[in-house]
Formats: sequence, C-alpha cells, structure tokens
Amino acid sequence: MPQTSIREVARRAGVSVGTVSNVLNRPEMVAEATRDRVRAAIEELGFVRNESARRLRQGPAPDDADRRARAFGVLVEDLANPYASDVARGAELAFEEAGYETLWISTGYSPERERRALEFLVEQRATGALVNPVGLGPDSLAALRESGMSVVLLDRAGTDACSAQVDHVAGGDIAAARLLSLGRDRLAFVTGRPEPQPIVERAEGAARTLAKAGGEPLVTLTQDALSPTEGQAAARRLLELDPMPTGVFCANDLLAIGLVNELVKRGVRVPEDIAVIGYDDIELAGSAAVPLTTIRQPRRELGWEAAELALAEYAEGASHEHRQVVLAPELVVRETG
Amino acid sequence: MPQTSIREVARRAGVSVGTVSNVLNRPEMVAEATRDRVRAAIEELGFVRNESARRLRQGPAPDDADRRARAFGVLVEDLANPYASDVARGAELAFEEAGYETLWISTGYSPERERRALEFLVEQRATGALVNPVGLGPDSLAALRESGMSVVLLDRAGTDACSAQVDHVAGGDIAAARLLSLGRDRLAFVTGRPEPQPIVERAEGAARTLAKAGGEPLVTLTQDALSPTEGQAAARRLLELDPMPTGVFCANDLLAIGLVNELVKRGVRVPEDIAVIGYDDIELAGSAAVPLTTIRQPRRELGWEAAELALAEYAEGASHEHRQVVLAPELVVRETG
DNA sequence: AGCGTAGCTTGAAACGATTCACGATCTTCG
DNA sequence: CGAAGATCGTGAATCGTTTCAAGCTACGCT
Repeated sequence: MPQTSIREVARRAGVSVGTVSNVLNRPEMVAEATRDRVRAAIEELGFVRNESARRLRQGPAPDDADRRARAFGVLVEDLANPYASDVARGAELAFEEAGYETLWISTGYSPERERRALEFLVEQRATGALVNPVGLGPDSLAALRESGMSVVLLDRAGTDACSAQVDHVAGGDIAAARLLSLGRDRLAFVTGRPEPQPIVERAEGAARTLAKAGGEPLVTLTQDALSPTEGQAAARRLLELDPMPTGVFCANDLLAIGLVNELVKRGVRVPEDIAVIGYDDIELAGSAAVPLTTIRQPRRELGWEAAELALAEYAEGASHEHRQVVLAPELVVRETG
Repeated sequence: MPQTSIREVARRAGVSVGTVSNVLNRPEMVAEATRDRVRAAIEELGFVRNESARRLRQGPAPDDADRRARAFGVLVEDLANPYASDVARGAELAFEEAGYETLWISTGYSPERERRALEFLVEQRATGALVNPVGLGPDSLAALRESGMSVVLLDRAGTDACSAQVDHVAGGDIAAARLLSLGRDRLAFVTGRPEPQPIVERAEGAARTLAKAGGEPLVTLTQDALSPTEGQAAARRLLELDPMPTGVFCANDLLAIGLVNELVKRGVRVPEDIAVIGYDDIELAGSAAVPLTTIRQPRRELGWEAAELALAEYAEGASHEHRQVVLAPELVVRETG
C-alpha cells in the first residue's frame, strides 16, 4: 500500500495541503465545515501522517520536547542479578510517576552491546538513559549528551555526568570492621570478575581497614561470576587454604549464599568456624537457611535517585549542573557474621 | 547546535552532496582519496545523518523492512523474578543473533502498564514483542498485528497468535505423582496470586493426579507473592494446619526455598517430615541449603523459541500461520522431595 | 589523433509534512 | 456604499537525504 499522503487527502477533500496540515495541527483555525470534510477524507483514505517528514520539516525543535520518546533506557550489566533488577525497579518507579516508559537493557558486560544499545536509544530518541557503564568513555558520554539525551551514571563516579552510587569503600570498610570486631583477622575476599570499579572499591575499603588494624593481608578468591554456584566453588577453594581464613567478605549476596550453604553442607560451622558477610542485602539474604549478615545497599533508592537526576537533567536543559549522589551502605547483622 | 547537514560536510570536503551520500551508503564506488577526505570532514564536524530525512526519501521500503526499529520488546510481569529474567535472556540470545535489540519491560501485573508499554512499542515501530499477557485481549492483539508488529504470547495458549509455553498441567502432574510415589498423600499447593493461567494449570494437574490416586483433596495456601519471604510465611501457616500435609508443591522455587529454610529452622525435617517440590529450577535451587527437588522449566529455551516465532512471523509476513510451541517440563530430583 | 570505456563525481529532482506571507471572502459600521 | 477588519485558505519554500541521468577525466587501443 503506497502510503497515502497529505496531498491526496487535500485533493479528495477539495482543499489545499496547507489546510489539511492545519486540520492536523491547529484544528481551531479551520472552519468547521472544512475540518469535517478533511477529517472525512482522512478517514476514507486511511491516512496516517508520515512521521519522518514531519520531523524532518520541524527540524531541531526549540525545546525538542515532545519529539522525544517518553522513555528512558536503563542499562545494566546483568538483569538476572537481583541487585540490578532492584535498582532498575527503583528507577522504574520514578519514571513511571513522571509518565515515562522504562526500557531495561542488559549489556551482559559487553562494551559492544552497551554501545549498540546506546546507539539504539539515540536513534529512537529516548529521553535519556541510566547507565551502569562497562565500556563507556568520556567521549561517547559527550556524544550522547550532544545528541540531546540526558545520561546518568549508575554506580560509577562521573566527572562530567550526574551519577548515583553507593559508597563502596565504606561498604568494604564496614564489612572488615565487623569481622575484626568478631575477632577474625584472617580475612578472605570472594568475588567474580575483579575489575568493576565497585568491586575494586569494596576490596580496597576492606583491605585498608584490615591493614589499619594490623591484620594479615586480605586474600582474594576470584570466581567466574557472582552466582550461588560460584559461591559453592569458592567454598571448596576456601577449605583448601592453609591457614584457613576465619572471616569471609563476599562481593555479593548470591555468592555468599552459595558459599554458606556449601560450607554448612561440609560440616563447617558458620559463623563459629568461618564468619561470612555478603553484600547487597537481597531479599533472599534474610530468608536463607542461615540468614546472611550483609551490607545493605539502598538499591531501590539508588535507582530512584538516579532516575530523579536524569529527569532533572532533562528538565533543566542547558542550565543543568551535574550532581553526584552518594548513598551510604549499612550493616545488617543476621547470623553468619 | 543547528545539526550539521550533509551539505556542510560536502562543502568542507570540497565535494558534492551526492558524493557524501555515496560515501555513507556505497563507499566502494567512491575513490579512496575522496572517501578519506569526506570521512575526515564527517569526523571533524561530528556529523550524524538525519534519520528522518533518510527515511522520508527512501519512501515505503520494499517490505517496510528498515522503517522499523530493530528491536523487540519483551513484556513480562516481574523482571525481578529469575524465571522471567531467564526467559527474557533466552529471547535476548535469539534476538541478538538476528541483530535485534531486546527491550525488557516489566508490567508489574498491571494491565494498564501492559497497555501503555505496547502502545509505546507501536509508536516506536518496534519490530515485534513477546508478551506474557496480563490483560491483553484478542481485540488489542488484533490491533497490534494490524499495526505491523509481530506478537508472540509467552506462557499462554493463543488462538490467534503464535505462542510458546510450557505444559503446566503436566508439570503439576509430575510433581504430584512424585510426591505420591514418596508415599505422601496429604498434599498442599503453595502459591502467590492464584489467578495466572499457568498457576491454575499447575494446580489443576496436581489436583487431577491426586484425585486419580485417591488421595485427599489438595489444600491451597495463597500468599501475597512468589517470593522467599512469602515462602517463609507459608511455612508458618503450614505448621498450623491439622492434619499437617506431608507433601508440598510450590508454585515456584523462590517460594519453595523460603519455605524449606523456614521449616528446617523450626526443626521440621525435609523431606522426612514434609517433602517439598518447587517449580522452575532456578540456579539457586541446586545450591540451596537443602538442594531443592523441583520441576525444571526449559526457561531459556522457552524464550528462545518465542523469539524465533516472532522473527519467523515477521519474516513470513502475510503468508504466516500461527504456531504453538509447547515444551515439556521435567522433574529434577534433589533432596527435598 | 580519434574514439571508446571505465571510473568518479556532480547537481537537480524527489520524498511528505509544515510554515507563513499573502489573497480571497465575508462582516461590520460610519 | 465603501473601507477596514476578521476569518479562512492557499501554495510555494523548506527540512536533509537519496537517487540517477549526465558530465568529466584519464587511459588504452587502433
């Protein structure tokens, strides 16, 4: 079907194209009779206006307000991770309240996918994005902003962007301090891939606190992922260590839960033999077999704050100044440490 | 910033607009020196082509192919649920392979949000959507298809749409049969909201099998959500039942894990006193404190199949005939039942 | 030298909607 | 009756890209 154009509608209704356009855009300035005639013609021909032409003509709109899709993208590394989905949920709440759609996109830790996803959002003229960056450099960030999208960094400090993050150094510090206060001084840090900034910071915070207290250096166990299965594997590796650590700080709860379960299954008493502290405080932490002591991240709040920042950035336009929101993590004492 | 156009690039590079366009679209027919010069100019000016103009000019594409955004929406009820995210992940795999972006949208069990999300996808001219429907009627389905999107139903049988689902009746049957074979004949079914079709079917399958074996009627415990916390609550309710059931079938694993943990904590032996079977076989099931016996749903495969159906529907166009894919669930025996 | 050809490049004509300066009618009122 | 408004409509110009017939060079061949 060869796209009926405004011209055909005009011919059919016996008016000029300008009038048809007016009916579409400022109906109040067209006489009623004409308006009805045009509308009838539109109906009969099944005309739908060509958005491309409209946009082309309208050019970079003054405030480009309503030519943007009412949607924000939320790019996280792995949506299967409850931490990520909670953050995204917090963001969704804020976006929904403001009348925006939330599109979750998982980058699977791949810079390439991240790039493609962002490109997609730009093409679709999304209003903005929350990005937990994996390969996003300052240059691409600038390019994004150039294109008119507001971008907020999740869980990363940004020099030239708004960001919302949790103070991971403090989190590591709190965990180590807690373990030390329980009399544990041979500590291990269990993580998945060690590169992500937040992980580095947690390790740093823990190591620093440990050093300050004069404990032995932190032993790091690197696993393949932040999953319970890998937590079990970590437990097995842990038991082979000599001397065995007496306190374990896990990079996230999933890992910790798997680890605790495996330890218990092998007859190790938690926390008597080994104390374990997780990170995140996911829902499961509290209802685990041995309820997990962990560092709570205000996840939903984080997402919410990030969303608010993005909305503000968009609303403020040129006058916007980047803000950094840093939320404090918090120790949740349960039974493992 | 007034949108650098192809014309300025041409001026800068000292060539005509046609040539710039050629560099963009058929670089092989432009001499290398010229090409480089143009590319440099593009770089310097930070030119990005105006998609609207491109589309406008290209007119109704042969098969409206690239007028559509290369993206599929995946609408699920709750992305925080590992089941949903696994399904979505399977779909993502298939879409990525085919070169499409995957947009995850959670409807939070709200028909209104579902409607808005779909409307959004239509507006954005997404290629299609996978929908785990909460309020989607046949009429809106038809409207969607009318608009050119391909739509595949997730986990629901569809009369006038492709669908991919797991045979939940069979799942319920398998679970009940397993519990019966362990000598348990007072069975309880624990669920979140009881309305969703798949839940109804699981209960049905279990009830039928139980009836056939002449056991007592199935007791249903309805909780507020399919979460571990609610599983704990269910455990407490369970213990107050008189006579206490000897076998429990949970509508999902999260519920089952919370339930088992709480039972164990209260000194109930699982499976000796109460056998428990979950549903889904999420990763955590295997690494739980007491590894969970469960009904595995081929989640990723489900998502993958659904995605393939959607891609096929789109590729086949008018000649397409709806297909129903039904996958079989499978018993995974671990320790709880 | 003359001619054909291959390889590049050019520039104007679309695409479909919006805008806006201007005309055409119709009212109103001195 | 005629002029000034008011009210509607008109149609050409425009947005940025792609397309394509036609032009230009340089080269090889006879």
